[in-house]
Amino acid sequence: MARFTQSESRRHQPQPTHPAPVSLLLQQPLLLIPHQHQPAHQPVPKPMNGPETVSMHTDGSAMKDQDAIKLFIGQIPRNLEEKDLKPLFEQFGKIHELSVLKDRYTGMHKGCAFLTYCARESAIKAQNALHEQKTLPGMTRPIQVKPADSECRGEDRKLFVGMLNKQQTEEDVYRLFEPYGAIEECTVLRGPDGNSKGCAFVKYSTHSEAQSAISSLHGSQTMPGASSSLVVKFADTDKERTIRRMQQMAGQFGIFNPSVALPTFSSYSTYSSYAHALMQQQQQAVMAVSQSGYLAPSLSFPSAQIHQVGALTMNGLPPNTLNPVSGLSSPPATMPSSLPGLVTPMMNGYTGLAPQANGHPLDTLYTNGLPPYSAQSPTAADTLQQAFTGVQQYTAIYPATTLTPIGQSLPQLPQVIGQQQREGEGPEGCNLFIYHLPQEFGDNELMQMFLPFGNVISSKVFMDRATNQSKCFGFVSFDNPGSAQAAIQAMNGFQIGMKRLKVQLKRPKDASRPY
DNA sequence: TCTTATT
Repeated sequence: MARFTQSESRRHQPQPTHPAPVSLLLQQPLLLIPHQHQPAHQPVPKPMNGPETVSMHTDGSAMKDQDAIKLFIGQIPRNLEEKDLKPLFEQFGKIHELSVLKDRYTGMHKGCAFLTYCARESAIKAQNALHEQKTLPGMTRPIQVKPADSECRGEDRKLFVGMLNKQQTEEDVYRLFEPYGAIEECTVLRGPDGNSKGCAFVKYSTHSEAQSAISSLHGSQTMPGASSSLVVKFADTDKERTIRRMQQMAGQFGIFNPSVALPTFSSYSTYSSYAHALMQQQQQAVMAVSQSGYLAPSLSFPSAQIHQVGALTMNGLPPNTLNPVSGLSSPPATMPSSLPGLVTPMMNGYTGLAPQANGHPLDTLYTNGLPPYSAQSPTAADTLQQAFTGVQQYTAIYPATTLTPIGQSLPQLPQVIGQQQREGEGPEGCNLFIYHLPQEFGDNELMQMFLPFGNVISSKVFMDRATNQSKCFGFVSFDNPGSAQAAIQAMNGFQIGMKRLKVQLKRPKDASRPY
């Protein structure tokens, strides 16, 4: 097979005396897949299906081994579809199913696929032969062929290794970690130029091996040229990564730090990457709307784009005045379009459900009236992200610190229930004190940031009377203690630029003014 | 100093 000339040759190379490419060392890379000792029944060959379109069942769905392994295939050029990939993988055995991952709404090729062979053995062969062994045309990294996450989640045995020296290779890291257990995967992180970023991932076959490596290696030595001693810890989970990215973005774009954000915002590069980041974060929402025909998908760059994205974000936020719990569950009939491209339908999208008093508040947010693209019950990270986008939109729309009252330019935005504007009006346990707010935050920004956690009945940033500047602290009141707790949980310590928010219950009045 | 993706 012409495509495989390179991997053919490497496949038949003798094993190196010294562990060179790590993937070659992994003699039994699939060791950890639980093996069910059931006799592998021979698949009965069936005639091939017609032309493959989305995913293929070449042998009929029932005809795979009980212990078959689903493989994740990564680094696939986006122009290759199932039918193009099939020949590459067929040489290792009959394919039970092969499906390229596509974005749910845009149909966009995600550059990866799932592959299940009829026979477990085929998967092992394919992984040994292909994983990291060949780079598909147009890709900068070699193809990935390994068990899908669904087969065996490895989060609890995967380590992040930091403070390596940039000259250290996979092999060096492998040797360092080898004494503590069987290493399944070992990757040094590299930038686009191929230079090491001074950190790595090491996946052991068990949690206890990983733990043992941490105990023995963390802080044990300082690599030449490294600024501090070796870091060995469990790698971030997906959720942690999401949060980290949001924080990085906040820092990078200086969203919460006007002295950085405002001067650079007008520069093309910052502006464009900011828009890009927003796009990424909001892509689903944008696409969901545009596909349903409410918004033409043309986003003319640059100014219209950022405004549209901002507008959509705005709509995507939970209008907490429509809270079923408080008996106001009907969505608004109209959404005034004061911005070009602003559309109504997203409004029905989110209906803020107040956290239940008994369960886990964050898990019960937004479980009602959800748009199809966020059907699962969101997690704390989702809620955090929600809060984050709520903050972002203001900087997108009002980059010049104008602090235009949101109700004036976007009249249908979430309104404060009961029209109370005084701070500390909620019942005890419902009022929050927030410190380390960004200087440019006003009442509305504050409210927006806390809306995802429940019904905000008031939000107040304290201003210095003399200078009319924010004192960087304020109060938010919810209509129930569960929301307040959820907000503390998610937002206390939330990093904004160089500062972390302090979010705690407001002291009761009598406690603050004892007499 | 936390990857390029995981239905």
